[in-house]
Amino acid sequence: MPAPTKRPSYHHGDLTTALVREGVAMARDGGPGAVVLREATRRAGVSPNAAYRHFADRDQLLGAVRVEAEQALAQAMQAEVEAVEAGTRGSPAELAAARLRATGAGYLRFARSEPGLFRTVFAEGAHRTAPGAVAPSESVASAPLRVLSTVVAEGTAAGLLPPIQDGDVDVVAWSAVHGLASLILDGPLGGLPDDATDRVANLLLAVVVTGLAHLPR
Amino acid sequence: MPAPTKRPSYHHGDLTTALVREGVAMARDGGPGAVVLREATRRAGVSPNAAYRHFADRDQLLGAVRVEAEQALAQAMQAEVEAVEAGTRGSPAELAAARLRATGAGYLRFARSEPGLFRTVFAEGAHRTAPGAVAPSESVASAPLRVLSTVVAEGTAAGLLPPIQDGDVDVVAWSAVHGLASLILDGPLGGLPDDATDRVANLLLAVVVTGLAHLPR
DNA sequence: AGATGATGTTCACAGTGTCCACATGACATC
DNA sequence: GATGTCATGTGGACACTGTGAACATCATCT
Repeated sequence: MPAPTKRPSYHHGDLTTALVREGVAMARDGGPGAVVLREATRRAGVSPNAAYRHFADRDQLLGAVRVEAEQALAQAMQAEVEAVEAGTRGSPAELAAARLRATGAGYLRFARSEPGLFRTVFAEGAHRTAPGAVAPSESVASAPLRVLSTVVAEGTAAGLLPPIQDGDVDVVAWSAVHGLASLILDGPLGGLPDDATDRVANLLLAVVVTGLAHLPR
Repeated sequence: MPAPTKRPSYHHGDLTTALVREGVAMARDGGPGAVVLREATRRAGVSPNAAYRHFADRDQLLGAVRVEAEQALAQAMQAEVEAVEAGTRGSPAELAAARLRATGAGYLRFARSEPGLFRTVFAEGAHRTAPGAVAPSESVASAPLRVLSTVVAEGTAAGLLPPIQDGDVDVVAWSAVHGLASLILDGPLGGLPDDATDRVANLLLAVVVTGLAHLPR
C-alpha cells in the first residue's frame, strides 16, 4: 500500500477551491496562457485527472480563475473610489468627478500591477456564456461594471454627467480606460512609465467627462 | 528514393513567406492561439523542423504573422478614411470630423469582421521588441498609428482638434475605440449587434471630439 | 454490514514545440 | 567539370500538454 505521505485522507477536502487558488497564482504571473491544468493538480498534490471531477475541461477551470480575477479588479476599483471620501472637499459634482477619476485610476493601477490577472479577465473566449448558464442579459453584470455603474449614477445625479441612454455613459467611460490599459499592456504603448500613464489617463478622463457634459443635445 | 510527388525541387523556394501566409490563414480563423507551427509546415508541405531554418521559434513566426495582421488593420482604416472623400461636403472641420469618425469606424469594422487577425495584432507578448531590433522610440510607429496620426493632424490643422501635447490626441482617440473593440470581442459587451456597435462608436467619438474641443485650457 | 455515489488514480493516446544528427542540393572555386 | 561548403529540408526523439476509459478508495445512507 502506498503510504499516504501527503494527505491524511484519500480525498483532498476541497480540491475545487484549491485548483482555483493555484490557477489564480499561475495566472498572476503568466496570464491566462499560464493556467495549465496539470500544473494546478501538481501543486495541489493530486493526479492530473482529479481535476476532471470538478471541471469539465481546462476552459472551465480558466473560467473560474477568470471570475476571481474579475473580482480582484472590481475590488481594486472600489478601494480607489473609497479612498476619495477622505478629502471631502468641493461640490457634489466635484466629488463625483473625483470618484469617477478614481474608478479609472483603480482600473489602470490594477492592470499595471497585476497584468496577468488583468489579461485573464479578458482572455479570449473566457467571456463566452457557458452553454448551460442562463442568458445574462444584464442580470448578472460583472462586478467591475457594477462599481462603475454606481459611480456613474452618482455623477448623473450630481449633474456632472448627462442623463442620456442608460448604460451608454458606462460603456463610453469603460471603453476609454480599458483601451488605454490594453494598449499599455499588449499594445504599442508598451512600457509607458507610470507618470506618463497617469498623465494620459487623466487627460482621457477629462476628455470623456467634458465631452459627455458638452454633448450636442 | 522517395518520389518528389509534390515539390519539383528538394527546396521549397520561399518557405518563409509560405509559412507566414499559412500562419495568417490560421490566425484569421482562430486567433493567435491557432497559429501552430507544425500545422503551418504541414500546409506548406514540409517537415515540422523546416520552420526552424526561418524562424527561431513559434513566437517569431507569430510575430511575423502579427505584422501582416497589423498592416491589414491599417489598410482597413485607410480604406474607410478614403471612402469619405467621395461626398465632399461641408467645412474643412466637418470633413476632418468625418474622416476621424471613419478611422474609428474602419478600426471597429476590422475588429468585428476579422476578429482573429485583430486579436493577433494585440496578442500577448507579440509587441515585445525583438531583442535584436532597434529601440523603436517613435521611429517605427505601427501602421495603424500612422493612419490615425495623419487624420488627427488634419483635424488639428482644420481647427477641429486642439493643439495639445503632440501625440496625446492620438492616444486618447485610439484608446477609446480600441477599448470598445476589445470589450466587444473579449469583454462583457459580447455579441453586440452591429447597429448597436455603430451607435455606441459614434457616441464615443462624438464624446471624444467634443471633449477635446472643450478641454479646460 | 453492505450498497452506492463521489472523488482520486492509472494507463493510454494524440498533439504540440523544440533539439540533434543527418541528407540534400545550389553554388563557388580550383 | 570535379569538389567543397553552406543553406535548407528530413527523421527521430523528448518533454510537455489536455483528455478519455477503466479501476480504486472512501464517506455516507439504509
